[in-house]
Amino acid sequence: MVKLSKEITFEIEPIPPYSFELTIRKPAGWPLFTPLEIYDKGIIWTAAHIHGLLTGIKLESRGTTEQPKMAAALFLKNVPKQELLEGIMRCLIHDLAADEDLAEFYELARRDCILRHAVVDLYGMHSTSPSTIFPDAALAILLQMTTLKRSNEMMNCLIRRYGEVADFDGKKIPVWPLPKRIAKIEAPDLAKACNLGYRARHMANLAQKLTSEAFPSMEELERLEPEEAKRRLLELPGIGDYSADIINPHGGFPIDAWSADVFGRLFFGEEPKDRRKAIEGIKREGLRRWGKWSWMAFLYVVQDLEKLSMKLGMELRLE
DNA sequence: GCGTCCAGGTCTACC
DNA sequence: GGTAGACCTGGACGC
Repeated sequence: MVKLSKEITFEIEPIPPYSFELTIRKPAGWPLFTPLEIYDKGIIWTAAHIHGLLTGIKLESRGTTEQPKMAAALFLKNVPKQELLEGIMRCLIHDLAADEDLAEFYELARRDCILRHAVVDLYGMHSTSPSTIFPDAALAILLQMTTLKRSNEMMNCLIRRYGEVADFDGKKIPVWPLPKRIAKIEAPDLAKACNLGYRARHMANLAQKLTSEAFPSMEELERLEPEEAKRRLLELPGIGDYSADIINPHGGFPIDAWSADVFGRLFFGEEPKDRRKAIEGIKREGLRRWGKWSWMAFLYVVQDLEKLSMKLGMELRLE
């Protein structure tokens, strides 16, 4: 447990449209920074490592989708130097996608027969992202070759057992462990502790690679060309095409066996007979159709399956 | 009960 | 360069 008693408050004014509720709490239940964060009556308490410091984060909307404004409070162990503090604030604003302009995507979406419905249903929803590579990479590994139920069990175990707990503002939030913590654990011990199976080897190797070598940070990956960022991500153990598309800060079109059903129906009118074999073709069609906005399109579709099913007259589901 | 199959991919050996 | 097979584990399914 790490007591974070130093509080710094500031205000964030996102680029409109920005829906606080849809962005912070995705309809499909995707968390902001950790699956164990707390959301209650329009306020979220979450935590993450930002610029190497465990940071408690409290956010509350003070505006509307058209005139968005957020009250933000950071909780830290000690008050950092001004330069570092400003870096943490900038990073949080970027992670919350408050600096993201949706205008170009919405222009494309309104001319697209699938997306035009989703952008109405989810007006003002943005794509948030973590500041570090490990949480998304670890999640991607835990999603491989198993059920969603077991993925969640493995993820919660990893966080509760090896992650720190941020204690601030009367809340206790467990966060993703740092790779340097996981790198010290032998793969068989990791497998036994959290029932990771063969994924433990990937997890241990991933943590070691991220700590022992000068691997680019998320910020540095974002400065690279999208293809180059993906090429670097594919160097990570246990990270293949699908996982790299989840992690890539430039976005990708991460089609797995389940989303192949959804996008197969949307693009070609039917679910593929062989999901794995169909992935490549579905991915190609998504990238052709939506280009650099493929990730945003993917996000809007998977977050809007229920309403899209009704509007398009087809059953779309992810499980 | 018990055996078999397969799941929100990736890696490796083999051709 | 392409591809089959292995990989932990546990729930679903058929018998």
